[in-house]
Amino acid sequence: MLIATFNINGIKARIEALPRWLDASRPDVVCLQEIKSLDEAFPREVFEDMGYRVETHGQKSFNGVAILSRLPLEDVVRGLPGDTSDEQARWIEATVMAPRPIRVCGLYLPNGNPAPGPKYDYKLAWMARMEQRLRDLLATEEAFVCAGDYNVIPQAEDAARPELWADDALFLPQTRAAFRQMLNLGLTDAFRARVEGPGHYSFWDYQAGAWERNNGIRIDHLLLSPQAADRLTGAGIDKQVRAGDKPSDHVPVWIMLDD
DNA sequence: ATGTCCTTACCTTAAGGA
Repeated sequence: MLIATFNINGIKARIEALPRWLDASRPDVVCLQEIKSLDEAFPREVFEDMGYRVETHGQKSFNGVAILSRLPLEDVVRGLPGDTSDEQARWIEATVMAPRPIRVCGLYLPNGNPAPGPKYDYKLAWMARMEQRLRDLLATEEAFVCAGDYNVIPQAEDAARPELWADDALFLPQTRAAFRQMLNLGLTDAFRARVEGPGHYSFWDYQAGAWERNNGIRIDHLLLSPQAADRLTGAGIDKQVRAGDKPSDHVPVWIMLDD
């Protein structure tokens, strides 16, 4: 089973590039971030006609996440549990009904810039809330994957020019510590379980010729529960998508799991 | 570290977010 995450930076702007990638890669499940659309405005028919079920958790203008799946989805949860006052659409979960079901969480973790400040406080609070959700999921001892835009550069090797990010909310020690704390619950960074070394990125800024200079960062991740990690057979980044027509600033990151 | 892109509100342009 092929599961991917893709921050599309607006469904309207990506209405050609996203189907093009789906046709080429044929993932079974895709977690989308930054759909920037209300649920009722999401062009679900485009993807249903391609054989996908569509579950969205959107909001106007900003944020918004979705899960596309060729397999049936059950028990959809919208919104990260733990704070009913949080109105930002950044989390969606569903169980993919394969022969061995797997819980899939799609997330768009807050950017947090500028740091310090209220936006960074929100990021750290959101990460603490996500950690609690991970603890609850781990307690079920079932297979799950948390796939999305984490807005976290885990290590210096995950940035082409780490010195540029020293004061950025994506790379501050507190950010990286909160991410590490999630891993240390017993989760696996799927990409790093399969690929070692520098030079692997999932985001290149539109500005300052970042793509042409390969000035990228790896911030889109799939974290696996132990039961999911047992089934991991491959992981990769679809870098070539960034060179296509009208690309997102992110590219898809994927894992292959035993069915 | 700003050479861009996306969205909305409201228009032939600007602001906010990333």
